[in-house]
This record gives sequence, C-alpha cells and structure tokens, in this order.
Amino acid sequence: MSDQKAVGRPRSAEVDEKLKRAALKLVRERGYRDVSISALIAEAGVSRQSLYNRWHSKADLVLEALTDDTEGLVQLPDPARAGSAQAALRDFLHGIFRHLALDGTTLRSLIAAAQEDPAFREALRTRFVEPREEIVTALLARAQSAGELPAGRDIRMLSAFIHGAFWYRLLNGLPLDEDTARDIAAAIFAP
Amino acid sequence: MSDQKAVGRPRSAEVDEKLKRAALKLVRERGYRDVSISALIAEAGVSRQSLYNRWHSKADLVLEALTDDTEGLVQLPDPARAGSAQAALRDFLHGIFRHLALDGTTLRSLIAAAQEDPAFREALRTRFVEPREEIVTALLARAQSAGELPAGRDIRMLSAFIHGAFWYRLLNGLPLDEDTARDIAAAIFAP
DNA sequence: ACATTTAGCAGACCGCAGTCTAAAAACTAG
DNA sequence: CTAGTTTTTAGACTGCGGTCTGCTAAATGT
Repeated sequence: MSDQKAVGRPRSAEVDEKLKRAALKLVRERGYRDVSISALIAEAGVSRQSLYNRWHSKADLVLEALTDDTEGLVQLPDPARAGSAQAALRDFLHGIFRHLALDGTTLRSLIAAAQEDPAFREALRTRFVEPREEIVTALLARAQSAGELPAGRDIRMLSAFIHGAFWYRLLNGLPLDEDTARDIAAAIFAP
Repeated sequence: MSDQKAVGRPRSAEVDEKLKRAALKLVRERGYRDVSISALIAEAGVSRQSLYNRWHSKADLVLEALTDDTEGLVQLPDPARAGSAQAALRDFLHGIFRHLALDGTTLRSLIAAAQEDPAFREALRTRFVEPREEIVTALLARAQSAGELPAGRDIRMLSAFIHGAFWYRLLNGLPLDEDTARDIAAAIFAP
C-alpha cells in the first residue's frame, strides 16, 4: 500500500489541484458536455499529457474533483434525532437532493459517461453509488429491527426502489425536491 | 397531419430502410459507441447528408430503428390470465427483460445519449418510457381497485419504484433476469 | 417546356479527442 | 557526479462528427 515508485520525477501536487479546480469551475459554469479537454488544460495551464498521466478521461477527472468537493457530506442519519426511521430517510434524501441543485446535471453526465465505459462505471459505483446504498440499507435494516418496517419486507429491494426512483427522476429531468423526499420515504414505510 | 410538402423531390423510402437496417445491424454487432456515422452511411450506402436530413443524431436514428423493430411488443397484461396482478406484473417485467437480452446495452447507450441532449431526452420519453409507465400504472390501479393492493399505496410512486429499480439495475450493469422480475413484483405487493 | 423546389451524392472544412514523439526537468541509486 | 527513471511541456498526427458547398436528380405547377 506504500508508494510504489521512489524513482523518477515526482508528480506535481500543484498540477493535480489546478486540474481539479479547473474541472469543477468549467463544468459548473458551462456544463459537462461543453467542456473540452483542450479548454480544461488551457484553464489549468498544464499540458495535455499531464491530464492523461492522472486520469483516463474527462469523466474520471470530474468524478474525483466532485467527490473531493463533497467529502464527508454523506453520512448515516440518526433516526432518534429525526424522530423516526421514516423521517431520517426523508431528511437524508432531502440533504442529497439539496446538494444536487449544484451538481445534479454533472452527475447525470457522469452516469451517462459510465454507460459507455466499463472501467469508469466501476469507479462511479465504488466512489459514489455504493456508499449511498450502504447508508440506506443500514437505515432500513435498523428500522426493520425496531419494528418500524414489517419483517417480511425485502431490504435490498427497497433500497433499489429508493435509489431507482432517485435515478429515474434525475435521468428523466424531473425535479428532486423536498416533496419528492417526503413521498419516497412515505411510500417505503407505507403499511 | 397530412404531408406537408407536395413539391420537390420526395424522400426515398429506400434510404430510410437502408439506414435503419444498417443501424440495427451495426449497433447489435459492434455496440452503439463503436458505430461511427461514417460506418453507418458506408454500410447503408447513402450519403452523410441523407442521414442528417432525417435524424438529428445517431441516437435519433437508432431509437427509431429500435422502436420500429419492437412495435406491438409492449402491451397491457391480463391479470386474470396470469392468475393475479402480482403474477401479471412479474410476467410483464420478465417479457421486457427477455427482450433486453438483445438490445439492453443499446438502450443503455440511448439513455446515456439522452442526458446530453434535451430534445432526444424528450423523444426517448415519449417513444419509449411513457408507454411502459402507463401500462404499469394501469396495472397497479386495477390491482388497487380489486383489493390486491392496499388502498393507501401511492400508485405513481410505486410505478416510479418499479421503473427505477429497472433502470438502476440496467445502468449499473446488474443482471435483469426472471428472478429480478419475481422479486420486484413480490416487493411491490408485499403486505 | 420551364421554373421552382427538395432530395440525393461527393467531398471539403473545422474543431476536438486521444495517441504519440522529442526534449527538458526533477528526482534516486550508486 | 553519473546513469537511469519518470514527469512535464509543446506540438504533431489520425480519425471522427457535424456543417457546408456544388452539383445532379426527381418531383410539382403553370
């Protein structure tokens, strides 16, 4: 797990930073599709090869820039604090939706990019999708133990329903707002 | 609704056919991403402009070729025949999944293309997504009237759950098989 | 017959992605 | 200090998409 290479010129951390900053800035102001690699390296002031030394594609760079920026934002909500598991789920979803007001369109583009690139699909899954899946699954499991959810319910399928509804609305251009968060939570916990 | 233009050289129906056939053939054997516009028109034996006279993009052409090919395949299942609304839903999903064994990867690419192109997103919704939504919604509504589904359940949200789970699995590269169809139907009708 | 209009074809053109080459720069090992 | 290794930069190169131009072909209307 230690550094592989103690030989050769070391990577410049500054170049990393410049590229990630340029990526976030340009993607947010022009949109993912309209940011070319050429524009990225021009904005960052680095060479083309320096980008490809670090990432395989624009999608890879933007994913890292985005996850760096939202670190520590996704965490398991406390049902006791929220009042109930249903309220905790609602608040958790609402928090995610609020954050997507800024980067939702970029996330859509990343999901799109993942469809044509298996390696990036894997990266998106491990860095973005799975952490959120685990939180929801844990929340539902706790709710089921506490009796807030009937014992017969299929936790993993309910988790797929929640994330699926989220993706479905995101990718179809439907709004993700507080009402949506409330309705999803209500439907999951419906008797 | 009648023909707009009674003047000028008429469009060749043969060119339409050649392009759609070429699109289906190449996309199925090489995959959407690896089919270039240049390869399409070469395979069809038509000019570049003839393609752009008819469709705005590769995605538009492939969508039409695909929906032409699967016409009449999506229809409202009969719960009486299947035994129950749950069985009807399971069979309906299974039928869709079976068909996607051939064109599932192409559908993923079309969904991806829709994320970067609002006009195509609309086309995909009206030609592909909404017909399936309506069938599922009608099925759930009938089931609710018949008492197979509790009266309090939110039909539209359940429909979003079903399609969302489908999209979520499709776009994350998870298998869509008979078991998945059964599990989704079971979770929707869980007491 | 003839003007008008649209479709068809071949091919030029520009911008970009992704790969590659060559040379300078920054490090380690010995 | 020297040899070896990797990063960085500048820029060339190929292939493609999408647009545009010039020309020919096939229809309509008077």
